[in-house]
Amino acid sequence: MTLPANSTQILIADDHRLFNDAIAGLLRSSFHSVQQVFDGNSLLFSVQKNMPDLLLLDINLPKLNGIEIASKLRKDYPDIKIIVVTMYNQAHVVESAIALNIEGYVLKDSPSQLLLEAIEKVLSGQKFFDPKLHKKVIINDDAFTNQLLLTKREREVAEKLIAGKKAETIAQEMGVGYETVKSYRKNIYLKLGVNSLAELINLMRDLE
Amino acid sequence: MTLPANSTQILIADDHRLFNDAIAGLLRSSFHSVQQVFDGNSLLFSVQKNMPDLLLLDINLPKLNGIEIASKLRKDYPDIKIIVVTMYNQAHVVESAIALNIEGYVLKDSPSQLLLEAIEKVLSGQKFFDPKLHKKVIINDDAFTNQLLLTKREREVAEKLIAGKKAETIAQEMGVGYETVKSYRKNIYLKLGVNSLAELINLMRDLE
DNA sequence: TAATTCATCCCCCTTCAGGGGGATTTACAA
DNA sequence: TTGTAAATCCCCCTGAAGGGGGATGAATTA
Repeated sequence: MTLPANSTQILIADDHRLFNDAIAGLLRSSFHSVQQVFDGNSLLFSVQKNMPDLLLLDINLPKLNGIEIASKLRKDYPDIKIIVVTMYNQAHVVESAIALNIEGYVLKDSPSQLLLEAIEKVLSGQKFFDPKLHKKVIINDDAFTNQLLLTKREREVAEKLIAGKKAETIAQEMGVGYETVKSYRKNIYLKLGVNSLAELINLMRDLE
Repeated sequence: MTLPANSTQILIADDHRLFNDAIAGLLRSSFHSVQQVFDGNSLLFSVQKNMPDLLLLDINLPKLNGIEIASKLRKDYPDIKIIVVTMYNQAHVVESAIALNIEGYVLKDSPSQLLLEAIEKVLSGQKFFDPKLHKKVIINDDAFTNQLLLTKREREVAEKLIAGKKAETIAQEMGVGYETVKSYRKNIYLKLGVNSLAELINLMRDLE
């Protein structure tokens, strides 16, 4: 893991002091400027003053809702990259965040490794969504499967896999090679964070 | 296959003359009394007159619906065992038949071997349901999984398989050997007529 | 008592899944 | 123009799934 330029300024907004501090400590080893705020007001103030490159934003901020803040920031400071860091894997929150075109979404119960990975990706211009939060959100939403997760071909393969077809059959049906299908499968599993057909099926079928 | 006492009287009710004749021919080698009827009215008449032990009943009978007939017979002649023989694997039909506590259900596209097996079982007091018609009906209905399909242990294994656990894990969880779990899996697949984990999961998850 | 069912276990075999590395071409975007 | 992403393909490997044969003891039922 190679983290980008440590001239990067990061702002952490989370009312859980302990958590906030812990994350700050974690990031200070890689970034020399790590600011912390604990409520919505000081968040806005700090943004104006420091112009961070990246904001780690908790959804459950006192006074101002995290989503509202994000919405405001999106308009006023479109260059600030935002990663939503929250406890809850609530569909509507994720959807709001996605609607705001937020760069990343990480769940608090994920390993810190994942946050670092998210930061790395987002700073390099990519997006990052916690593999645990596909449910009810990402997969069958075309816009997202397109940009964030599965490509067209991967989705085709995913559907056929779920139907119980074996790689060889899928290859024939799609007019591509067996190895191609295996590659797709590999990528699908990677992107969706599953590692067996059973998990894939259960994941997909949990989306209504 | 040893078919029970050939003093047994069998009545076949099916408006498809050809099919009816074929079945009759098939059964006449094992049963000396095989009657045939081709519509609901003559069915009722024949039942009164001959008092068959076993009725092979088509659902799509002209004039009177097979289910209605079965319902009527259940009340008036509870001793006549009924095997529904039909083309369609329609959930509501199967459910109606089961609600009437019908002894057996065989699909027309199954091998004749299966019909003989069904007759044998039903005449010996057991029930028989075509392995192809589990969908939407049988599996998580305890009464049926108990008597007709999976044993207690098999159901346990099935659940764990569906959760995506591998045989070895299941063995440890259940405190039995790996080979035991493989046997259960084999039997589950056999009984449910599936031949892959994907099919199993999709089958089970189609039951609401 | 004899027959059947259930739960348990065993061996064999083949195929495929799953995961680790790649590469190439095309096309589009920075 | 240079790079990135998508689509395609390749090789290797391990282990497990899937399916074919069994067997055995205990319990239940005919």
